[in-house]
Amino acid sequence: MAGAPRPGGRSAKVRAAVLSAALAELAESGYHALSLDGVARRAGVHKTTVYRRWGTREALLFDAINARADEYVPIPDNGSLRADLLDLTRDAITNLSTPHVQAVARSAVALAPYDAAVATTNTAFWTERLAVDGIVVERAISRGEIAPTDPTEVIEAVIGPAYMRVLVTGRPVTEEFLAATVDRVLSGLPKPAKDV
Amino acid sequence: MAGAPRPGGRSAKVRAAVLSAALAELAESGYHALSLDGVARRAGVHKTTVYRRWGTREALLFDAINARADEYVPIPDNGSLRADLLDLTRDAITNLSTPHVQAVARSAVALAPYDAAVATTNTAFWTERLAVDGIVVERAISRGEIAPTDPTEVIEAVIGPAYMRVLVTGRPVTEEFLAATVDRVLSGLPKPAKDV
DNA sequence: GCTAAAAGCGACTTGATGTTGCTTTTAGTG
DNA sequence: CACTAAAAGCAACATCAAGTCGCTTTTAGC
Repeated sequence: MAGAPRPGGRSAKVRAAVLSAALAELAESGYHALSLDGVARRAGVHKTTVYRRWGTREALLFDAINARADEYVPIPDNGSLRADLLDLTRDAITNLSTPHVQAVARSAVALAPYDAAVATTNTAFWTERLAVDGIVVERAISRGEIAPTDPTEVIEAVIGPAYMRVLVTGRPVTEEFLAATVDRVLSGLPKPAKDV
Repeated sequence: MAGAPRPGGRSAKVRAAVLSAALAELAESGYHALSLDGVARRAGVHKTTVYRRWGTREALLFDAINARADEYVPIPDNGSLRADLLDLTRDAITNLSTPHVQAVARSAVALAPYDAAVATTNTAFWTERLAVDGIVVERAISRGEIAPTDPTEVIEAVIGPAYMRVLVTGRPVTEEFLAATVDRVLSGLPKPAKDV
């Protein structure tokens, strides 16, 4: 019996090739037109390999996405809420504009009601993501820049319109739009009490 | 040769049954799992009928959606921007929470990048929709309630976060959330100059 | 009631999806 | 370095849904 597999061995290479091909195919054709055979061909691998190791589209994509899920998203800390929110939304939209990420996002929107695993993963992702991003709001509160508010809702207020443009309305997201959105949200936030 | 078809004739009945079945199937199974045969069975019709009259999933859904597109969306006019925006977003979300509408919206998100017809229809829909909804903002401006701003962006600011909750994050959209969002946007809008 | 169009029907073709048994390659062990 | 078990390659096969075709039956409009 063979021991633990090597990180750079054939299995690992095949796995990486297939997962990467899966995301590329998803971006090119969309979930509805994704075939395991197509992924196998793109990865330069025989389709039985894909069938035996993953079996279904769902399992394959789940694996492909999770393999990338730990990508590092930096939390800005400029000492100014405006600059932090602007960095945050810009990064989020830049990321969402990537073909791979956008394809995953669109697939998640399409599948969430029909696939419990997708829904669960999605909820978990956003719960964590909104909480982490909310840190910049919490910092602003403890800095005394704004009065206490729900950090999550502030994040939703700044990225919601931009996300909607990219995914739903298809309108262009310009730097001016982001700045205007952030400024509108900022002037809508409660001012801190003068004392303390 | 037969003349113009009757509104209540067999053809019209079959057409209505199929289009309605198409939306129902879309809501139940999602676009990726939609089959013309399934629609035909649900409509109590033979599949050749569907194939001969529509031919493809896309054509069928396009027809089904357009047949409902002229549904009437009332523009509120309460004399107060806050009340108008609240009515508007509440109606939009109530509508989007309908299984049929939500299924269509999710499908549009999934298909837009891969299907030019979907993208075009979608853009046209949103251009019109945002312009029409923007009327409540224009009224508030001419009423002197707020200083001039881009009406479209105000609409996007209020419905963006709610749409994102329904379609993307899956978080619940409560009346309180809508009110908080509208209030945030309102206090972020420029105040009118005192003169005139 | 006559007729052309539309719907129904089942058989058929086709192509994609997924499976199986077997061979070949590769990675890890003694 | 040779041996072995796992993983990948391969081709043939089974399955099944998608879509087509020729024909019959029904129905709407004259």
